[in-house]
Amino acid sequence: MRASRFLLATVKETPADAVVISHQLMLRAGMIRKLASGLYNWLPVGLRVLRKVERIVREEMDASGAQEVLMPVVQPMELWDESGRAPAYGPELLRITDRHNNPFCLGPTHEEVITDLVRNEIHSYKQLPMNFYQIQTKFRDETRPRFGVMRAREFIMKDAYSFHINMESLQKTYDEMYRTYCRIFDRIGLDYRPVAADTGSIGGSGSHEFHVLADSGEDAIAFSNQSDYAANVELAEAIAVGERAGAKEELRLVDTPNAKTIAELVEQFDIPASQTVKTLIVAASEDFGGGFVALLLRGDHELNEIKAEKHPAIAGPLRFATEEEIRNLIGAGPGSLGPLNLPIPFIADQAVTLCSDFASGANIDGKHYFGINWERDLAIEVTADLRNAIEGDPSPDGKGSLTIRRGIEVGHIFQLGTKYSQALGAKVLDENGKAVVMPMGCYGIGVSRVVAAAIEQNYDDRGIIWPASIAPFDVALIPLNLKKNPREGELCERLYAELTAAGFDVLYDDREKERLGVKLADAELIGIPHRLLITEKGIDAGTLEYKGRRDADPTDVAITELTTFLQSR
RNA sequence: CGGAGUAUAGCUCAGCCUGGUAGAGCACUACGUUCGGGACGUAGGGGUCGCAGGUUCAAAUCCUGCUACUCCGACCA
Repeated sequence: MRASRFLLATVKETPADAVVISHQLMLRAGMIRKLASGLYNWLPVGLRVLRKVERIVREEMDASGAQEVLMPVVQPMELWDESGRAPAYGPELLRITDRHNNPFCLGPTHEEVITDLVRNEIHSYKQLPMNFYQIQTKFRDETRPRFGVMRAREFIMKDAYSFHINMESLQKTYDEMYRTYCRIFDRIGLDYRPVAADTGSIGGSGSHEFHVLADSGEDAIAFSNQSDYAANVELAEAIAVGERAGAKEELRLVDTPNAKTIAELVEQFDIPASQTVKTLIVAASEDFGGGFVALLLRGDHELNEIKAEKHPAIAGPLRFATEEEIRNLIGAGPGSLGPLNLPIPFIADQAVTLCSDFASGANIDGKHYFGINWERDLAIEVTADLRNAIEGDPSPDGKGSLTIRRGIEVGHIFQLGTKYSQALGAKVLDENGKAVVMPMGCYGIGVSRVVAAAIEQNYDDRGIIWPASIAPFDVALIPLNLKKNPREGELCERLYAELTAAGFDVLYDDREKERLGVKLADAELIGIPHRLLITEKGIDAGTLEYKGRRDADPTDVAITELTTFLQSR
């Protein structure tokens, strides 16, 4: 590609509304431009990267035996009524009507469509298993799009759906997809981890997420320091260890007029946060008789809302009581709640049951109890794992302790089971001629998100540093001064042809109006892995100047050796 | 959806408090000089000041409403 005929839309200034580095650099490098909130144009530089990611995904999916299909973005609501998923998806599902006033939606995912296709096309167990995938545009009307293409409303996803005669077959394909995902992210060159995950709204049993490790990630992941254990913090079991210490203090009621939060209590009364207990009031489930239930957590722990929602006594979706409801129920405000003399039932996080001599609200405004002890002062009712695992917790597999790191979710694989095939009646005949509902798996990769995630992991103060496999160009070919030194142009033309013939994607910066500094800065900003600088001096010496994107200093390479030199890199 | 903020040239922003001819830097066009790390000079082009009302002799500026966008929280590839 000649730079003079290519939209190299680089900008010097960091755009004002970009917060994360990948968003800033994608805008600065001229990869994307915003059209509206969560909607982006992909410019030539960006699209080149996107296509390279797609190619790797496609090659590995094909190699795994999956078959590529392409389904429409627009889907009839009829199918969503049939699966019963429309209400659960809510306003994130963008609904539209056609000119005949028939309801459609923009597909946020394609379980319904593929299941409909398969129920019409596959009738025998002999055809199974089959795995179909597509790389296609998805639309989710996110409440808060952010971070550029990292969380856009319209995005590119690779989604795959497998169909099976039984669970063993599903497990086999699931394992194959797990390995395929590892190969894909290895080839792209990302530092990633597969982690055990919650199955979320799609439903089903087994599930792993693939996370690219980056401080800007929106997910927290717990790793064991002594085993392979890795799980999303949403899912990671929080283990309480140790014995409860004996009571040393007397129970006493203390005036705490200015302590409405754990932080204030800790500061004003010099109590460690781990010896305080906070009390959250949430709606109870219908099965539990409705009303409200209190959740007890150690002051230094955080409620895990997913775990809470799964508890049979707690209503899902989780709903916190309003301040007014709390007052009516307890007669005190949210800053003064505690388990002692609490008129509603409570569920104590496991760690809370190990506390002794702890402080908590007295259910009287402006007062706390200090020196509370279980058994002596009140009985433990129900206990559960309600909190997020934190750094230093024992690993749930019993080996080592947990460290917490941030991750960007770029892939997710699920064993769906028969959730959709059952709802849509996707069955085949087995060897006994009996109709069997097909268990399904589904496997997603956020292709456009991978592009952003790769940047989050690979950049410096000059710009992007692409992994070689997905760089928009392999080589930047830069003459020092085309106008003054025509010999540089002649050599560039020759090398451009030679390298292109050897299979390299070359950006030949033949712009006459730009000075050297601009060209070097552009090549670095858009992250081209290899840079060649052609000078008159070098031509006389039979060399050119090479610099890898991560190199500190350039090295001279013989012009005649260039292709072999680059091939060895 | 709750809270906060922003909206002036393609981009980054000043001007608004205290109403009176719409500005800078970058980018763009032309010419000249320069050119091994985002050059310099001269001359240009480019704005219904987000939209709609109101107050006023006069509104980018004050008031009201709306819209869009961004950020912080609950959801997901």
